[in-house]
Amino acid sequence: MQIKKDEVRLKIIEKAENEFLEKGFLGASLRKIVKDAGTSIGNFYNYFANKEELFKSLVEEEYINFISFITSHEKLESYSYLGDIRDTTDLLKFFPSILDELLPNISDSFVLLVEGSKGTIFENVREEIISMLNEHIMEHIQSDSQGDLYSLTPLISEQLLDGIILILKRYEDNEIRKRLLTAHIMFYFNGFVGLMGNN
Amino acid sequence: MQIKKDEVRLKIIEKAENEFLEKGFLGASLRKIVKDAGTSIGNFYNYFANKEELFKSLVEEEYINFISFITSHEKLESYSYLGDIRDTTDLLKFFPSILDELLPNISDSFVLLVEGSKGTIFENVREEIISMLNEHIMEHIQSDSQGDLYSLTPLISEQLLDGIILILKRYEDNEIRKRLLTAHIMFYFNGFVGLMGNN
Amino acid sequence: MQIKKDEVRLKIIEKAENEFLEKGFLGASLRKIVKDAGTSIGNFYNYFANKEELFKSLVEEEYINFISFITSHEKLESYSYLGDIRDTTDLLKFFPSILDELLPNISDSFVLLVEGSKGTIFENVREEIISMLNEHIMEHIQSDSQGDLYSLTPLISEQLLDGIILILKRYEDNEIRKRLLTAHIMFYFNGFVGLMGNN
Amino acid sequence: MQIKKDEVRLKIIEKAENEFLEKGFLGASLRKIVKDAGTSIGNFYNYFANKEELFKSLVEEEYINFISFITSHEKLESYSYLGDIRDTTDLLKFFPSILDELLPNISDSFVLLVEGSKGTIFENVREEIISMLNEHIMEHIQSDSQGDLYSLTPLISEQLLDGIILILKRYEDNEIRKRLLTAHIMFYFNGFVGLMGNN
DNA sequence: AATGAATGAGGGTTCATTCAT
DNA sequence: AATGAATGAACCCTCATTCAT
Repeated sequence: MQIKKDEVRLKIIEKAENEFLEKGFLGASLRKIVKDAGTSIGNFYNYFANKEELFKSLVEEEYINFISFITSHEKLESYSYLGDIRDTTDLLKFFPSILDELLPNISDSFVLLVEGSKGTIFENVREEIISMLNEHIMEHIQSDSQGDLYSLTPLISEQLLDGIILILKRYEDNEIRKRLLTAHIMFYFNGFVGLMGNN
Repeated sequence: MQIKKDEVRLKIIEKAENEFLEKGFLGASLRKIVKDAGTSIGNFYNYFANKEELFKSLVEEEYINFISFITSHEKLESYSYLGDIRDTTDLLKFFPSILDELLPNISDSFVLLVEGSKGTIFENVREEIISMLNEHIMEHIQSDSQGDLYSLTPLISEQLLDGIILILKRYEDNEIRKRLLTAHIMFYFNGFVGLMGNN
Repeated sequence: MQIKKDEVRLKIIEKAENEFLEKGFLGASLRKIVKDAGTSIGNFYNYFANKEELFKSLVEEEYINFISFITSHEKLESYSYLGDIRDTTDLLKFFPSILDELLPNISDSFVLLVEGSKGTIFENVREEIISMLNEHIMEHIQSDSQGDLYSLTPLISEQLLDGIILILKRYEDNEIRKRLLTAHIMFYFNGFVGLMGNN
Repeated sequence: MQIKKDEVRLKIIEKAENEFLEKGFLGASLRKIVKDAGTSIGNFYNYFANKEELFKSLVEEEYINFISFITSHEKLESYSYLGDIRDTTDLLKFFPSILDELLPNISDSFVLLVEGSKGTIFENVREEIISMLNEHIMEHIQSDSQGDLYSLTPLISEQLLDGIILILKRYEDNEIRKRLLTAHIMFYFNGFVGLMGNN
């Protein structure tokens, strides 16, 4: 809204992201943030109600986007052809299209949301995402009913998420991200298929 | 007198592990730990020189064991038949034997060592382990020289480690751990082979 | 606002000087200082980075002035007629002129610098001053080469300094200080000449 | 009494002297003392009631000896020939005899008594000694009634004491101490005479 | 909009001392 | 005689937050 007008606010947000990413919400120092942003501790409270509101402003939009993305795809995927695919070649075409949609909405602060939110109202987001992923995966292996896979899926979900976080953390460029995320998901799909075959 | 002493010491260690796992070394509160352990802040310093020594006592043995395990297997693996195997069936026999050896040495505080050591002398352990894993993996794919795999291996190494951590975090039973760790590694192996085939 | 700020800062400095003089740097209690100054421990850190910075702010200027005074007089004195004087009457005219120059730069916190700086970066200042004095004195007795005097000069230097400190501690008025310092130095000169004669 | 029998007590006293000399009574750490003495904090309290009693045991005998020495010489000196002497040669013979008597009673812990007793019941000893010295000196210059000398004598007394302390601190050997103390006192006598002549 | 003074709680740590064994 | 576990206060310092200007 006041995108260009309010330089101070943006500067604070920018520096806050660094600090939050580095130390997490609880470990981050407001003093350091405002100092890095070139303003004063007093002035900070003209822009944000408190530390948590600052965190929210970094993460909330991301959160909403992500949730809405997930819910909008829930039905879609349930009858998608994903369940029937065992040919990885098709998947390689499918995932990029999803990532194209997801990537603009998924950014650095997604990392924050998942990894640095302890101590805020978002501290359960990580678990929520994982259990959502879990449900999705469960649907696709329901028919196979192989006991071991069931116990693995929670771990796979968590790792799937961690991998996404990892890529976002280590690479900034969107093209690279897309390529790596695709590979990452493929990687999981292959491993998945392998496990099913070997069991 | 000895008995009483050990009781308190163990109680402190027990509660410290929880606190460190939950908040990390820097975030952990000594006052909370001693309170949970049912003793006083002053008494804490009769048992441990300082916060970091407490952390060390939780983690140091683990660290030494892990390092010595790795170094003792470095040469072994280099000429192992691992590099030639593309048949996952053989691997399923190979990994458990390694895990049998590794598991007794790898315990809960390995999680601490890798995830909660920021602010201590161990804060680089995570990176060290990853780069060690990296080197191992690199050796096995050297011949294939597929550009994309090279850029992936750092991520795979990191994820491989994170997965191990995850399993240790989520499951306490050693049998379950072994089974899941095997599956986990197989999972990565499959994904790996899949990627090589698809590239 | 500026006014209020300076008030508190000055109040802290004032009370700090008392506390530091009484207990030394290490023995001084920040809590007592801020309490005496009528403010809070938290607020203290809005004015000074830490305990040592507070000490520095009391003492640093003094230190710089003293050092620059010494170095600017080093060459001057080397060819001065001081070495040839054995008549105390002339000296009585010489010293006041030096003291006139020195006194404005030497104040209460010189005492702090020399006596209360243990535990700070200034803790060697006392020794430095003594060895400087030592060198000066040595120059003037070089020709006499009387063994006993050599072993005495370190003590004399130390006492010379202690006497200066003493006068500064016991008397506040600049005129009195000047008179006493002159007498003090004369006293040492006489004792010195006496020793040379008696040896 | 139990001079040889109780090694622990002596060890504690020995190490305590170092610590007290270095840090003063308040700054000294009981923990460090007992550790240096090779015993335990608990055992310390089997030998001494508390920190101050330890200090007392180091210093009390010294104090008593010194006081009794002073009082026993008070009358002696009042009619001594000291008051009439202006010839330093005679003094050089007089002082050693006094020092012979004083030195065996005056030792390292005299330094402690004067310089490190802040926080104990002895913290006024320094001032007491100075004022005693002051009275002695005053008697000898009474007749001269030169205003300036009166204002100087407190300083001279203080410096006289500081010089003694200094010599005791810097030199351990008794012969050297005696020689230096003689010179020191002579030094002051000369300076004194000089001041009287010049005023 | 901006400053930074002020607060009070909590951080890790050291202290002298007491007490049960 | 000896140990060291236990206590609680005090140490310096950092924190997020409030408020007057």
